[in-house]
Amino acid sequence: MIRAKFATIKQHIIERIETGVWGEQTKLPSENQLAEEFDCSRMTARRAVTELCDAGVLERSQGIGTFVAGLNSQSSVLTIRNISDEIKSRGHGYSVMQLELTTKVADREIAAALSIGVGETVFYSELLHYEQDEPLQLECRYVNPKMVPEYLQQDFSQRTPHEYLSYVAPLTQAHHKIQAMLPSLSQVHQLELRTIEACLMISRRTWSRQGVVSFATLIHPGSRFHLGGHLTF
Amino acid sequence: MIRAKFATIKQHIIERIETGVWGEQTKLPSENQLAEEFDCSRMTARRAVTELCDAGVLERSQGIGTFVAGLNSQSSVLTIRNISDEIKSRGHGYSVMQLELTTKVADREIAAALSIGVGETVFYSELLHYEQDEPLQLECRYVNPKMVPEYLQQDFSQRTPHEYLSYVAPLTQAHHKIQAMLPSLSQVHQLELRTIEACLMISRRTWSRQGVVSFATLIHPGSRFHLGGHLTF
DNA sequence: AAGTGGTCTAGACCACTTG
DNA sequence: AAGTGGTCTAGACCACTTG
Repeated sequence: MIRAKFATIKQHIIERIETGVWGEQTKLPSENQLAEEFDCSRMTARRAVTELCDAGVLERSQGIGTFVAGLNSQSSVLTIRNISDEIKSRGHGYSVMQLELTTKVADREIAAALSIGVGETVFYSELLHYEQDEPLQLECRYVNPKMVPEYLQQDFSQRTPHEYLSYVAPLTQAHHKIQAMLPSLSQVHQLELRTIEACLMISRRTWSRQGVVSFATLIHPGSRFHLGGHLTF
Repeated sequence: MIRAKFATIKQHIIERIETGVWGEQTKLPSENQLAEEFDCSRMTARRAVTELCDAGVLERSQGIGTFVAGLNSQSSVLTIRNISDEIKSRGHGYSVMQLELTTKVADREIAAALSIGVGETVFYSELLHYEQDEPLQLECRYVNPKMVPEYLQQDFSQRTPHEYLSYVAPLTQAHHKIQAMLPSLSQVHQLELRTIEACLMISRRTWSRQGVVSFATLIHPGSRFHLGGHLTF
């Protein structure tokens, strides 16, 4: 699959920001200059810039220019925290049980989530994270093997998938979906729920510079878990 | 100020969805047909469609077509949005029913949430917000009467409590707690749930410069509502 | 083969900001 | 006046889905 031109340009811009070539508030070249540099039409350069503006990476002002956005823009509510760090920071015991670590064939849904083709092979891990010997999170994760070829060789009792993935493929973007759901019977069993209870599910797609790295579903018993956030205006 | 063409086309599409001309999953005219109908280039029609896809109003599939998205709602975690604006921005019908509007005596929990004394009088409103004639949010709100003495005189069919409070006591801070819970029997009835289902509950304390303004509990059926968020690093 | 959306071009004119 | 982003055109070729 050939990467679209506008995606390549986005990637180059992100790279320059990540490596510090362009710091916060740096003024970007104009759209005409970007078009010339990347040998494309202005409309294509503009699309790359527009999407990075939508993502909060850049900011535009008519008649003035385009700038690298500040880093402390929004992310206060849902920072991606490592589950083991979070549990440990509460002064509680953390442990993990590996339920599965294998390959799977991507169905339509998984293929769409990982931006790959239906029928391609993906890596899959299923882990149960414990706080003080009670299950807190059931993590079902699909990983793009092109991005992370060594995934199946990892020892997730030493570091969580999130920790490992952050190391080998630094995050550039993440998309969350937060829902309430009733667990299936097998999930009730895995999470050791005494009675049926509502669960909080977070679905998360994460990107590194090269594309979608992973798609994870995190299920938490409603009685043991909540999300908190503080906003200031 | 003259409205841009693509914005006009967006407005027309939303109108047709709001008036029910195009129901859920209705297939839209192709981009070429839209361009002809609105007498513009395909790129301009496409821009209108793209932005409505980004907003979750439409869904596209290459080779197949563009469709009106389902009711399953998306809401942003990162910003406090007005529920009525959010529903309207999806091109859906909004309405509200007032269940209660009265004074209450603060018990221990409410007093703590509003930073007032136990036994003091507070204002209380209970509203049900509808999206397309289905309940989407049950809003139970306690208000500090010192901050907002006119609260009980408001007509919440005209503007939501959030809208009114933002107007009279501009927000400076907000704290959220997001949980999954099972609804009580009366909540099942109020939310018109056919079967028991998990609900997403957001508890929110809001501050203006003078102190705590309000404490609200927002309950949403899990099948009709989720939160979404996008982070960039 | 025909129709759909996905990407891209090489222009154009406009609104806005600054020198 | 010159440079910036904002909107728009009238095409083109592509990838994907369906008959």
